[in-house]
Amino acid sequence: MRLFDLNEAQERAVRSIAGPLLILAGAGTGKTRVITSRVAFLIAQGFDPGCILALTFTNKAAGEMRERLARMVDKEDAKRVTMSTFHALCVRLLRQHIDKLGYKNNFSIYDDSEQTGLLKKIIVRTAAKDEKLDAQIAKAFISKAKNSGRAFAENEETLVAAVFNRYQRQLKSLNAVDFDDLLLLAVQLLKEHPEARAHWQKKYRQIMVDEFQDTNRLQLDLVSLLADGERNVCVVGDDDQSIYGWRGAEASNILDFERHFPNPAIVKLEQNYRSTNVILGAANKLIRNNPRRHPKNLWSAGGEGEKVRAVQMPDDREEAKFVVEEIQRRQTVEGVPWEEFAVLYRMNAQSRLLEENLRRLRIPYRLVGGKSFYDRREIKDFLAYAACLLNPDDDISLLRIIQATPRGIGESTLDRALEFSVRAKSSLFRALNEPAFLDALPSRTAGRIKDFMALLDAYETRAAAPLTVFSTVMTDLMLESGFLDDLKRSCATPEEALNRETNVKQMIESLSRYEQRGNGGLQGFLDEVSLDRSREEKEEPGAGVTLITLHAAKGLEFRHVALVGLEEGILPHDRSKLEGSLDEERRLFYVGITRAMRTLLLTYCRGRVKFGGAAPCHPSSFLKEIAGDFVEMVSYEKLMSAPVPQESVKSRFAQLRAAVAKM
DNA sequence: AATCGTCTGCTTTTT
DNA sequence: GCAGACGATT
Repeated sequence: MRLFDLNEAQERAVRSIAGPLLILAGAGTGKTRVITSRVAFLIAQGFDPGCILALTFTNKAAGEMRERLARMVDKEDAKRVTMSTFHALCVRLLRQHIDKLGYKNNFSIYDDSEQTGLLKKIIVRTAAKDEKLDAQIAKAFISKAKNSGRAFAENEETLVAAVFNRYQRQLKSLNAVDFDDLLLLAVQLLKEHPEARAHWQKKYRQIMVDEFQDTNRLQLDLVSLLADGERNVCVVGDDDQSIYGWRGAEASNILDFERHFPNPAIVKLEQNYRSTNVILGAANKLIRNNPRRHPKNLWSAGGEGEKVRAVQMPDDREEAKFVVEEIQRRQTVEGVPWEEFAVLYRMNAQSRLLEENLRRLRIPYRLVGGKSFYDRREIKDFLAYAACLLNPDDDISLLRIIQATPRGIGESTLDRALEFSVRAKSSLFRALNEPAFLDALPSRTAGRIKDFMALLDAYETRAAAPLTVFSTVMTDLMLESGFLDDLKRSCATPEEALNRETNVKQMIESLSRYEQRGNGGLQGFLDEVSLDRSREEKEEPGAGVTLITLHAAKGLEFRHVALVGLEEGILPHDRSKLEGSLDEERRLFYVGITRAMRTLLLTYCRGRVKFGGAAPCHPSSFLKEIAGDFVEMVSYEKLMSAPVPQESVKSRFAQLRAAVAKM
């Protein structure tokens, strides 16, 4: 019996359901299909859907998987399978059991900017006059330590180590955790509390992990702890697509899989359903240069295809112009919709010239990445209000909402309150309610604090009441606190005011929808928001040409891909040489190449504007590595002298012939 | 206390 | 070339 229309290797992966399984899934080899089929197979084999756990890195991936599964099995069964990101799973674990670690179950989750803000404060308090420490550096240090399993610094000889320990103590007293803590504390919980461990081990009897090459030490620990019974662990990944080493991902997790889970079944998926053989040939040729990898050779039944073109351009302006015109040409000649084109680059700064050219030719495009809706001031304020209602000890959020609206509580008062709270070892909220503190203030100021505290207290009570409709509570709070009025007042233009107000209303509507959807309450809503910044951001069809970084393009595919700036110093990036991560840069290029379904265009410049001034450029050393039969090198001069339309007519012909040949 | 101006220093950023 | 940070100026 053939299963769900799978190839032989895919089917072997799906049918292997006892003990550890390593699926090495090259780019475009139908990895998601295998995972979802395997879940369906497990259910068909009698496994309770509730005992199946599938872990991903992004909410998008989890969502896609859920959708596909819903089409394959009974809807109710599909709903009972846990498909979640690592972080979301950890939140679930911790909301239930974090009290065992000395936090309260209503803990706040701090995002990047709140984390940085807190660190800045701690650095100011900790550093001596002549000492300097950048909050970003401290953050990186702390994140690295946590991701390798260290919850504190053993000795405080360096400033950054002292800051680390203070930061961690401070978070705990704020009843708050950062992103890394979610993993760290979940692991700690399972390690130190056998009854909690037993509970979760019993719940999840079949565990699958997507993008395993991107897991870090903590994520591996988490999986090991959860699976440490029946050891039914299936990991899927591609060591050649490991591009997040700089964020703590350990490619060794997949390379040395058998060390962590002895005697695994191993399945390699090498048949690619995405690209032409020319594109795969170039990709294979490139990646062979990496040491230490599971050897793989991607192939496709989809024919040879057009050669990869590598084009030299005089400078970055010409490059952007050429790439955009090339897209327009193909769109016109072949009638390919805009959304089947993508331009990939190493760093966001490279998007500017491309955007300019696309706008010039009135070509629709979407820029992936950039600042999020959730980074807007008014949205952060709104979320801080919500966080305060649930966790009054969250000083950072409380400070934020006190300062969001001028209410006669100034900086010096807050400084004194903070100082008081530190001495009394209590939270800011408690200090502001403390008669011993209030009595020492001018009566006007004390009165204002009392008023605000009374307001908050009333709303906290409302929020804690059973059957509360949080969207109503928040609407009232936004009005009564004066937040909305002040938001309008503080805007420079009426348009801006309207815009910001609309944003807040959108949040309230979104909360209201969330409440109608389920019973996660305000806490659940906040969790979802902090763990999924792209939620509700619909991918509207007809959005146009995609501009995207190589990192963000992983997991996506486009019919026609242009990869720009293939120069030494950009790809590979200069910094990678210092850090010894040339292999990772090569993988990044590999990821870029394998996004292309039909055509791939590579460009590099002889010179470009760098940091304001002109700088000479040299072709990326990776270009030499793929040079050969798959790649056609085109010089700018040749391009200008040979009329382009001829070329396109010829390739159109070749395509038609290939299409006919297939039929 | 706020705002303007100059100095600096440059990736990638799933959660 | 441009954003973000910090410091001097009103």
